[in-house]
Amino acid sequence: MNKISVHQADTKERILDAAEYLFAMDGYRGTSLREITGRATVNLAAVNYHFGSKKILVEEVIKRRLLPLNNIRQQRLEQVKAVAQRKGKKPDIKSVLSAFIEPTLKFKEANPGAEHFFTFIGRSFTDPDTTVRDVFMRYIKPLFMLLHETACSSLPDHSEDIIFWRLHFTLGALFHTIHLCGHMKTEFINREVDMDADSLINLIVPYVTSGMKAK
Amino acid sequence: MNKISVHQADTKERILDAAEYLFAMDGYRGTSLREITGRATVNLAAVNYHFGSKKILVEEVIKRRLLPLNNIRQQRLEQVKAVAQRKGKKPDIKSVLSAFIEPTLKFKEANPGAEHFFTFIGRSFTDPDTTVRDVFMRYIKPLFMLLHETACSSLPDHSEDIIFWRLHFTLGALFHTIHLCGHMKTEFINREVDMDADSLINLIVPYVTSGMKAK
DNA sequence: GTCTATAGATTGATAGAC
DNA sequence: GTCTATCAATCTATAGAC
Repeated sequence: MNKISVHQADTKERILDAAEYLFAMDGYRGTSLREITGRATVNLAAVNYHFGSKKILVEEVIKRRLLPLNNIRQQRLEQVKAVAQRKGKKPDIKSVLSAFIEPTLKFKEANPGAEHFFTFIGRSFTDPDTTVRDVFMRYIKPLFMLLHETACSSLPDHSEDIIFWRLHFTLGALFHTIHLCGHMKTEFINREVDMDADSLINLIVPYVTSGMKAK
Repeated sequence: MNKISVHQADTKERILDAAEYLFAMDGYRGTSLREITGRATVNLAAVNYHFGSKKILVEEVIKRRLLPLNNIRQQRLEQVKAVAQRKGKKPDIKSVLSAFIEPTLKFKEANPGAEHFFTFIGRSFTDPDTTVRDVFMRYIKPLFMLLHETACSSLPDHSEDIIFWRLHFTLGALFHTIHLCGHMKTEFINREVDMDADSLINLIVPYVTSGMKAK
């Protein structure tokens, strides 16, 4: 690796890190290129030189973390399916939900530097900017379909429609929780919201499992 | 009422309606005063004349709908408490959750013109702008505390901490659902998401009731 | 590849005539 | 109360020297 490409990789990485942090804190629209390049200590023109536009930058920020995370969640879901099939049973709904939730909530601890992306995820679904929503949606949709399919085979007594909605309630609870941990420390004081991933998992999994099984 | 104040009320109301719609669609930061006054067919200077600033405008947009809604939810919650006390029983958790959820999901149908505020609510908690988040937080916090207190008396075998978290999972599911109904029509096609309030209530209440009771 | 300088557009807010 | 006109600040993006 020569000197130039080392420098480039370093600059791109620093821009991605700074953008990730600022997008998580202030949102896509609330963050200017000047703030990003200022935080990354690179020149203002560097974003457009290395990425082409702010729009492409945010797509790269999302892709960098979401592709690996989605790979893990997909593997876990397919593993749950395979184990159930080998035993000739239907998959346990708790295992199905855990396969999606655990990697998500552990992602922060597993990836040093990804703390802020975690916060960004929590806002993704409701971001006022269609660019951000569309990119997130594009990457999460195939995974949601796999999750839906697996949950349906796990709960054959419930209709696909009901499972569709209950999975969305589950995603809502999960994303709200993720956002809560990143932003609410000052707003709901007298209450510990800075928990480790395992404690959070132990709180949310029984709730959503019970919700999915209802009736 | 003289002619001037009629005109003023009309102008203010038209600005509030236009701002509510646009904030719901594109977010607070994504909406300019020019778009608002253009949609309201009033002069650009009217916002600053009648409200003073964009910040105060969004606060008024939120207050106009949220104060009446909170009054209803508070009455319903206190009614559930009073009935239980009269019978010497603890309140049923399903009634407690319904007291909060039903007025929220029926608000759209009960208030002509409030459809878009409904969408705005769904984004409130995660809005990247602190102005919006702070205003929402300020108005929802006392109600959340009442909800928490009532839920705790309903579920004496669960710790206050667990109930705190489970109520947040419930709020997450609720807000996500509200947002879904306003924005996802094109993004999750082949699936009906434009439901009436009663159908939605019948979907979400069993889920969150079961989740709250888990273990 | 990195820098300065700036174009070109848009923003929130205001001053002053009517 | 409503209007036009405009200020001052900010933004994304780019052109061109080094």
